[in-house]
Amino acid sequence: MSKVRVRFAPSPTGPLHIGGVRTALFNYLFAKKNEGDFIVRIEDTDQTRYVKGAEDYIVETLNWCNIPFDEGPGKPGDVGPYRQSERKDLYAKYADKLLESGNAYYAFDTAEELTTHRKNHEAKGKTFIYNWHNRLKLSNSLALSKEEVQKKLADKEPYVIRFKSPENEALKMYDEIRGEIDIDTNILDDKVLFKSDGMPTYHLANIVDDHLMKISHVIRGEEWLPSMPLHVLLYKAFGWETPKFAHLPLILKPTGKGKLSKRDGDKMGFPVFPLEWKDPNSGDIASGYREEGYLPEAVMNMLAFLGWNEGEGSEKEIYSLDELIEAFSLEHVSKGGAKFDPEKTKWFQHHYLQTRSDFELASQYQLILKEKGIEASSHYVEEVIKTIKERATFVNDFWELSSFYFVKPTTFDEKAAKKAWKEGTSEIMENIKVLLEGTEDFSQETLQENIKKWITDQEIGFGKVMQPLRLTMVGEMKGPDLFHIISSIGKKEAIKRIDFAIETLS
RNA sequence: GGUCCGUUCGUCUAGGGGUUAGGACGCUAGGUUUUCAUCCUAGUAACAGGGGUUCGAAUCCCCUACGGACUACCA
Repeated sequence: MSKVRVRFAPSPTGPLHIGGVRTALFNYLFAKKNEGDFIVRIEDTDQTRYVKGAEDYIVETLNWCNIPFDEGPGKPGDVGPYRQSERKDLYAKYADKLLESGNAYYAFDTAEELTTHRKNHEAKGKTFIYNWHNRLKLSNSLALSKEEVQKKLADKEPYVIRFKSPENEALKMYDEIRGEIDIDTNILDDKVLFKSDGMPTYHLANIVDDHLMKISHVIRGEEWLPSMPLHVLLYKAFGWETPKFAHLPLILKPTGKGKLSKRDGDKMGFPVFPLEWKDPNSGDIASGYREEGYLPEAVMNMLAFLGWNEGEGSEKEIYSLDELIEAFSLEHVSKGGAKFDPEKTKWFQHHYLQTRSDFELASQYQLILKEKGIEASSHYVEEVIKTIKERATFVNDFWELSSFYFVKPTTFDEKAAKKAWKEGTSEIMENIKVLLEGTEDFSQETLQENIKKWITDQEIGFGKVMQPLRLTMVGEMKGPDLFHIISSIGKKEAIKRIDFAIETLS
């Protein structure tokens, strides 16, 4: 069997969205599982839709995701270049071949004429299809005499080249995910292969490049399923071996109907893009997973499960990229569209954050602290991280979870204060203050021992002391072990906080 | 409208003729934590509907419904 070679072929018309990233992921996984090559090809045949920065964005995304490509822009291989705009000159030759073999023809219909036809049909409730049933009545080299065609070409009249879809053929195709797909070729239209601007359309360029680049498997989104017959027919017309096809299920919006679109994300409160994207024209900024603080492992793991599962009764859900490669197969890709669930993504993220070292997380937290004008030793920050890490989903949660390790509360939660701060609380806090002042060893253990002993000796309820004390130190009823907090901030700071609380709440 | 694809808990899914239809997220409850969160345990909840085939269908076939994609000189 020939070598497995797959490609990810995005169009640089904007940022890649999460569905595109999944397509890239599945291609990558399939390639690596089968010891094959993963190729990136930029499909920029439509110069009018080209968006500056989009190609860099694609490459940067793949880098961030940790799914490197073997060949592609900036990574030359034997079958480059990998940008269709740079392969421009090569396609005309193949269009000519089709013309010669009678599988394609010149068409001179103007865009206006076609629009008119479409409108007329629509008015009658019909759809205009350019194919066998009307091609002889339109302006093309099939309908016109040889002389007329020659004259038009000599006069440099603009033309396109259309594929001549075969008539009355029952086309049998096979999709690796969906199985047999049968189609009647009579319903096909004669798609444009070569545009009047001298560029090929997606269909031609795609087939030519996949063949020239020796692609063995075409793994792409389900939105391409309707053009699979055309593509298969094209391979046949060229007499080339047809690669295997696999059409991935769509990714749907979390709520409501339809496929996930670029607009949904910020509207619904979660990113749809891997990286933040600033629109070069409007200046609008769309949020990205990276900037929101997601780890690439979390995003990849989440994406892998959108339409795939190891199967065979496996209940495993946490997979590293290497494990994904090992377990991946096209047979276990599901057929139905998958609604995207932001909550589950957070769950993955929470998991992967825990796998990061305290040291690494502490150094990231330092950046946030610095912004707030707080200086703390790396040892201290690491200690804090250790106690709050498991409660956090993002590095950005750290401050909310641990600000009281660095600054004293400026306000007190009203509800909590009402509940915890009663008559006589001030006196109790005064006593605790004295106790702290007299404590030499300010370790968590000693603190706990001393305070508990004092409470027991005084024969007051624990809640009567511990609750206001927490309020004093934290400002709300939350946070890790109170003795750890007091021990960490130190005697001086603890006493200051007690004074402040008594002053404010009494 | 036409063509094609799809449909198991709210969501992601396992399961491919005989299962108490399994797991995960979410949600709810309990436990731990004298707080909150994490964590642990338990619970909640599904085969779109109708016909076949079969001793027996979630599983195979057909129809219906619903959903989606496509229907450009865009990819």
